[in-house]
Amino acid sequence: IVTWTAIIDGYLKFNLVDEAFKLFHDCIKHGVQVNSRMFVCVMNLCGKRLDLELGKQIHAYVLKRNWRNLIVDSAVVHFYAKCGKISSAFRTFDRMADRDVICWTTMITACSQQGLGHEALLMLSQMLGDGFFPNEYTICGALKACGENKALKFGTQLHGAIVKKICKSDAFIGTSLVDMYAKCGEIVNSKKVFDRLRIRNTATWTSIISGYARNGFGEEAINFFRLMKRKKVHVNKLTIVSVVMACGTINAPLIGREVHAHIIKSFMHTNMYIGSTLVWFYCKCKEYSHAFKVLQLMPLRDVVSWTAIISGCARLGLESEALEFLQGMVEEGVLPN
RNA sequence: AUACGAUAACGAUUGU
Repeated sequence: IVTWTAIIDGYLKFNLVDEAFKLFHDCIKHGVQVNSRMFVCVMNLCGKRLDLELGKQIHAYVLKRNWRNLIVDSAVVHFYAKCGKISSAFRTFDRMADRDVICWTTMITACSQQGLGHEALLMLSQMLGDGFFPNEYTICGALKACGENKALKFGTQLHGAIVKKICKSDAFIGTSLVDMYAKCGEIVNSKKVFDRLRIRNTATWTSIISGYARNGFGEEAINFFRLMKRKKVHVNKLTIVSVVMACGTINAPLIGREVHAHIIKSFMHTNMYIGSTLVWFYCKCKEYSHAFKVLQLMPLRDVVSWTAIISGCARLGLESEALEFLQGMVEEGVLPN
């Protein structure tokens, strides 16, 4: 069982989910007696596959055989949260006999990821009231909640606590702070934090870029993108989306086209988020034919991609095209919202 | 001294 758990967990850590799933089947087929550690792995597996049914079955089995413990329950909470079943996550959490900082953090993070920032911050104060000490994972989740809720006051208090070393300050904490200030509209403070960080990674740079873009400072966003490349920081698809948005907000078709070339060179053009953003960008810059071409070449289109072209056409006065796209969207099986 | 739980950044629409 040790060997099976080790190999399954190893596959999961590398996101080889199907292989891990197959190994779990093999493990059962070999008649190996599973234990609670294996269940934790399998709950993770279900979470990664978003396989609610299998997860529920495993959960029922765990309950029936009384294989529960703090870690198993934590994994179950995390699983439900990952599948978007926040009330099931809460139910499991509420029934836990023991709690620790990790399961509290799991709930706090789950809430902030589902856009329940207020609940996340309530959970944090409950956790503190129960005498648990937050760590950097907890603070990260709380900062995200502050950003979502524009809770600048509390976010600033957390920042103060971080300066006073309430937890270790890693790239996650730094990025969360940069992002929190930016989402609260405090781009100056966001940049101040960014400048003082010792560790910055792709997410940190993307946060400051999207922060500038969101707050209407497209030029600055683009400058940071250039600096990022000069410093040879890895650029990923999230970075690209933010930069293209920056180009759109200030109507910079030439720079956007450069970025588009970069996208194609680095094989990122098949990504749906990037495609949709490019469609929006070209419409914004009144380059309808480019927008259309990007949309046509996208391997997958969802309601957001179609809305980008439809609203773009509407804005450009291309009413009949807008209606044709609506029809094309429905014919492709995408439902309008 | 061998296996298990939690963390950050991205897209459309909401009239100037």
